[in-house]
This record gives sequence, C-alpha cells and structure tokens, in this order.
Amino acid sequence: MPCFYVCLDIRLLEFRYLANMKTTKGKAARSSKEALKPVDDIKVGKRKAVSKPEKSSKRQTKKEKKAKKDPNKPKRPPSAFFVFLEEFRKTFKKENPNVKAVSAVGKAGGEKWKSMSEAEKAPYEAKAAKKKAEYEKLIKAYNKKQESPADGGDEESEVNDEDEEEEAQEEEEEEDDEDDD
DNA sequence: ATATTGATTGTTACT
DNA sequence: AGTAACAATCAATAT
Repeated sequence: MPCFYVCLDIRLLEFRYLANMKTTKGKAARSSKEALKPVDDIKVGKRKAVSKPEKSSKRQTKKEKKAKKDPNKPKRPPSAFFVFLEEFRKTFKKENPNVKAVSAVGKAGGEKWKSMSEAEKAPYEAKAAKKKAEYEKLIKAYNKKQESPADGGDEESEVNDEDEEEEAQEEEEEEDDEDDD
C-alpha cells in the first residue's frame, strides 16, 4: 500500500487519540466511543494500525531488517483479557462456526469482557498474574543471557552442558470460592 | 508463497 | 508519565 495512505491513517489515528485524551483521559476513551455508538454499527475503528511510526522503528511491525528474532526471547504474557479470550474463542467458534473472522471474536470478546464483573474477571486476572510471574523469570534469564551470552572461559569444543534451568512447574492451587448468595 | 492485517484489551518496554 | 507496540488467532489479502 502506498505510504501516504499509511500517513493519512496515522494522522487520523493520532487525531482520534488526542481527541480521546482530551475528552476522557485514558482508557475510558475506548469505552466512551463505544458507548455512544450502537452495537450494530460499531465502527470501533482500527485501534492502531501496526505500521511504521514514521520515526525510528525500533519495534517494527515484525521483522523489518534488523531486530533479529530471538527464539529465546519469551513472548509477553497474555493479559487477563487474552486469557479470557482464549476460552472465549472456543465458545464463540462453537456457537458461530461460520464466523471465521478473528475480528468478530475480538469484538465479541471485548464486549463480553466489559460486560463481565470484576469477580468474573478475577480468575483470569489471577492466571494472567501467574503468567506474568513466569514471564518475569524468563525475561530475567533472557536478559542475563543477553548481557553475558558467552561466559568468559576457554571452553574447548566439547559437549556443551548448557542445561537451561527449566521452569519450575509448581502446581497452581485453584481457589474455588464460588459461594452464591 | 509468505508476510501481514484485521480487532479486542491489557500489559510491558521504552522514551 | 505516557505512549507505542505487542500478546493469540486464522482466514483472507496483498505484495
């Protein structure tokens, strides 16, 4: 696609973003625009086209040219919403086998997510928190490796006993305090 | 044929 | 402090 289209898109996105910030200062922005829009015609709009920010693209879209992909680099932990989405996707696809657009699931999931109460989101957040904890551990190891990729040593070409410390699989205790009234 | 977009929110890393 | 990018997903689209 021509770059000027992207530029225009970015400009529009920026404008919208600034407008949202002015109106509601932050996260409620998305909710507001959705609130004043009928669900039938929710245009929710592209949240943020993953395009080059016209500036130094340090975190480019995927793999531009630099930014070597490190298979060791742990991917970011799924947020509570994503944890919920994973489950929601199954349900949604089950009820809507004809729908193949990921955006449909995304929208539906988003609405459902907002519809859910904190108590319902709690288990997902708990799981997300655990994922985050593991991520921190992984990223720590990753950073260390990045810092000291090669241990200063005259290691001969022999079997490399690089036993990466496996993540301790501690069983998570699920608390079921579902006490209805 | 392969990389990317589309859409969601949350979260993280960077500035 | 704040924002931009990315996390899954899968089919379709664009290059």
